Amino acid sequence: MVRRRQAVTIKHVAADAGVSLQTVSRVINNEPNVRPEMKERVQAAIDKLGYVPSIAAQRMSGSRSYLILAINDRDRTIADWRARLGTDWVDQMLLGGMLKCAEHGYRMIFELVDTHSDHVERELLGAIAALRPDGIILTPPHSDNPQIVALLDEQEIPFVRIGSKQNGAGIPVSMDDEGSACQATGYLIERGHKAIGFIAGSNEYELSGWRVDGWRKEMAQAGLATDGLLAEGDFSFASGEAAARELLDRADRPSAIIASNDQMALATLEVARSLGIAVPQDLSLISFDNTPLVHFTQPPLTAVDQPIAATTAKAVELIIAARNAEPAPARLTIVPATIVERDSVAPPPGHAGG
Amino acid sequence: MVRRRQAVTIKHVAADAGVSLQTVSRVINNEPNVRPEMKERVQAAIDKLGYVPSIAAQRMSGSRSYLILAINDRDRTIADWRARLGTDWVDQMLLGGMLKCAEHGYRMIFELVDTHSDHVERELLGAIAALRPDGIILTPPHSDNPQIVALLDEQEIPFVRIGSKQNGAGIPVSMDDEGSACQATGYLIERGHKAIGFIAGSNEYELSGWRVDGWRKEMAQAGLATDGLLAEGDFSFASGEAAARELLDRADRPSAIIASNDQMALATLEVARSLGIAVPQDLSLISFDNTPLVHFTQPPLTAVDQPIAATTAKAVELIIAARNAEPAPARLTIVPATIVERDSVAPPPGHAGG
DNA sequence: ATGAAAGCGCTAACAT
DNA sequence: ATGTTAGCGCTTTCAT
Repeated sequence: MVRRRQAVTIKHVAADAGVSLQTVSRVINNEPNVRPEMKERVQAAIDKLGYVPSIAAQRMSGSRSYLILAINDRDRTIADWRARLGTDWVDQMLLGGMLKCAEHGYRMIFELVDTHSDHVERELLGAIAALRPDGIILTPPHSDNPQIVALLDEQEIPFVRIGSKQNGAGIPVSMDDEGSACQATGYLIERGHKAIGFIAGSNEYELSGWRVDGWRKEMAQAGLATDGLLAEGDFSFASGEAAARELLDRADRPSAIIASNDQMALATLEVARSLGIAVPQDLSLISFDNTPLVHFTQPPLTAVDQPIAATTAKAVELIIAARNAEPAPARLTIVPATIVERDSVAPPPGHAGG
Repeated sequence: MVRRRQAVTIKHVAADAGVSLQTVSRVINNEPNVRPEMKERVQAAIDKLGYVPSIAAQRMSGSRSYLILAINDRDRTIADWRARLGTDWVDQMLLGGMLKCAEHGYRMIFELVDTHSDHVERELLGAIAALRPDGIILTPPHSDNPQIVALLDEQEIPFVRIGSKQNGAGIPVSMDDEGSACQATGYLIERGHKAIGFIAGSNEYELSGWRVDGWRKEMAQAGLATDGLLAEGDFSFASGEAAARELLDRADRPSAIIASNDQMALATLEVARSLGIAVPQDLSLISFDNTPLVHFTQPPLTAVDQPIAATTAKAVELIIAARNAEPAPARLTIVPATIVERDSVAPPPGHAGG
């Protein structure tokens, strides 16, 4: 591979291979109407010169930019970064998104946008104008922001709405909140639990409801009652404490609790400790999200993994498919979640055959 | 702000303001030779139309790309992401780098490159050819990779080497490992400790040595001996366990230990617990890096914060300065670190006035 | 102080 | 199956 100061362009390749620019372009883009023999010759020149097309030039000529924009909420993301509590949502997005992009010769650019601000439009249009991305990935709470959705629709840029089940413009992709709540509930039922409490998340997030639904559905299917077993939280540690106390202070307290996120599970663990309730011997606990903190609790928490990486990878695939003029899936895409077993679940006290 | 399907270009602005393209360009780039009156008129048109220059076009015409590439080691980064243990190096880089970039109208693109592979060159040149970034940020272990450094030097792209103190091409920026080791040591001395053990990190990283140096220097300055107080680790939990055991098994065991990273501090905590040594009553502990896990230990760890965000922000500043033809700093840039106080430090046992 | 022309590297559209 | 032409949006000359 010859290295030069002056970047090697399509011209150099064309000259070296003794063909026209267009032929080189066709080879780069895997277009038809090139004889294998030609293709080989051009490819040889490309390899020899170490040629890589400039995405700026590709963009300019009306082709793709090979850029996919992943947009997160600014305030929330920065707050998480500063808190340094190990929230790895962004990391998991990069893991799933960047690697999938790389497979297809794309690049993922991560952006922060202020949902609540009145200049969302300006911010977003600015990013789009500057970068001209081939697609955009929206995450909550942007995914259901009507202003943003309308704007992207109008711009005719393929976009995926992660964590949304709403219809409308864009391609919704969701993690299986309801299904995994069913799974978690079933997992406890299998082990002999009958009184399974559930701590719900904030109503502001639709997924809170989906998780409750899954629990309710699975309990109903097993013929188990849910009265007095639902406590409301808002995803914060403090709300988790209050909810856990509500459930555990009762004489007929549940033998297991599912918390809608890790923070509230952590809070539940604290409350249990303060009440002298041993986990998992006296109380089984399953949390949602499987963020890093589940490794550091005593005991480590069995948790429903939120498949952020897989979901982001799926989003990238859908965008690239859309760019290739393939039709979007007719129905909502749901990415399955799994339970990661650790040490916070045991059969209920007094259960035979632990 | 008028919104259009067709992106608004410099032409639209020029037409709207009744000036030439060139004048608009001058206004965008803050160039001289534009009357205030003209400038104002053009700016009004820009605002009215919501115009944002296309970076692809800017790049094409030989100007900047407004892109800064931050490169991390592929294997290590992916391993951290998959482990989900809350390592937030990447997040902190984004926090510092993205926000600083945004201040200057730049964008940061995060890339993974395989240090060890024999096709580092191809990978890097590929990224450079595709993106034509205005600058590159290298992190360990890339920062001291001679192949990479030579290559970037040849390409004449401004680049910063984070975590390197070596001379040579590129701009080195380092966190204050030695100074902060001094600080941590002094912090313990002030509280009455005299026998302060130190667990070193892997020799493969230069910063391991710097941290040891700081400890040694501060101990010497206080007239304290260090014999038998240094144990070697390699940043892993297992190595931390062995090192801690080495230090704590002795009859005249230290009353305080500084561990070169959080994992080894965590290991030290475990060893202390297993030996019935209470932290901080019987043993004070300070760790390095201040990654998220320090929040989750019992007790939470007092730690030397590794200022990744500040360092990355500094790197961005230096690159932009270089692009503006400002001279690089004559000497190594060192970003100061601070100690974050939590609950793992107390006066040594039997010390008056705790 | 302003404008006009040329060209950056590539691809779409149009020849051949 | 291959080549030629025009043009993407911008900045750099080079006029004026």
